[in-house]
Amino acid sequence: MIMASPEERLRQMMAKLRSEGLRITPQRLAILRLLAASEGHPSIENIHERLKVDFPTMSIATIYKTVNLLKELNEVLELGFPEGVNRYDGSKPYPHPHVICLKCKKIMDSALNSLQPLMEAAGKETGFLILSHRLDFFGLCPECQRNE
Amino acid sequence: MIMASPEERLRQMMAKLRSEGLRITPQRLAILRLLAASEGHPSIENIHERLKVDFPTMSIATIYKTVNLLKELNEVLELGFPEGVNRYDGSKPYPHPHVICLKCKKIMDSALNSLQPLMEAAGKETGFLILSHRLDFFGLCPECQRNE
DNA sequence: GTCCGTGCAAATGGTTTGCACGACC
DNA sequence: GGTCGTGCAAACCATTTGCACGGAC
Repeated sequence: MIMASPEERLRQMMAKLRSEGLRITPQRLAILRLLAASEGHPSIENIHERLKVDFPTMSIATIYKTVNLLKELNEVLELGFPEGVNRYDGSKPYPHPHVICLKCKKIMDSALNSLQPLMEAAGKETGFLILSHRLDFFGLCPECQRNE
Repeated sequence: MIMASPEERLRQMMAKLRSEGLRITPQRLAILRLLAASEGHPSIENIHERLKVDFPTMSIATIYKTVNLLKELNEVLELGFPEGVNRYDGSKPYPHPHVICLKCKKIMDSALNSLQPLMEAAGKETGFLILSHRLDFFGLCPECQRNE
């Protein structure tokens, strides 16, 4: 799977919205821009903070609605966490492994892509029709290891 | 990793509680019994339903407290789901892959155990010290495939 | 002009917490 | 008898929803 540039991802997201007959408002465009880069796998709150500079009245509900819209269109990957805050990846909106720092909550992509055989093995073993997956590694990032 | 029998797991859990100076009340014993088998990876609500027969006044808060206690003692594995209800596995309280039916929410263990090399690769690739992991496969179980 | 999107506020729901009574050691 | 566990109810908090106004097309 090729990693698209943020500009490319932004174009793809806008095209998807247009093809669905959905409007591209200034607020939505700003959210798309942030998600197309997805630096640090932002949370809703984080997106809100960063956009309040340019859109002081923007409601957090708008961000929730737009992000959920993109999730349904498969243009953003949601990383949900039951004990905390969900994080989003719009640059690679398909399942892929992540490493997550237990201390500072940093999230990084992993380039491992040897999951295909595991998916097939799990399907064969259990009789399930496997459609998707999620793989997270938890630990300490290099910085937090130093500051232990 | 050897799969312990429910009886064996129950003994291990009770020993752990005792070694921590914690009390084994009738309520706790009943919860331990259910978790030691963990048939179907029960939810808190599910445990509550099943124990209300024998303990009509048992509070759901008690179940939450006991299960969280066991989680901190590493005697139960929590499968948290941001959009729903957490599920628990006391029979194999260490990370292992699961297959999850998107339709009926059935959860089954997978016997795949080739994750060790992936963990090491992810650590080497990202510089993280990997301490734990979680791997879920999502799809349709055999029954739900038939009733599509 | 019509319909969709936004923003505000209230609702939601699984989980957690505070507290007083009761039970285990 | 002192401490820990239980049960009830209230609190929590990220997320969702209802609704009326305003902006996109």
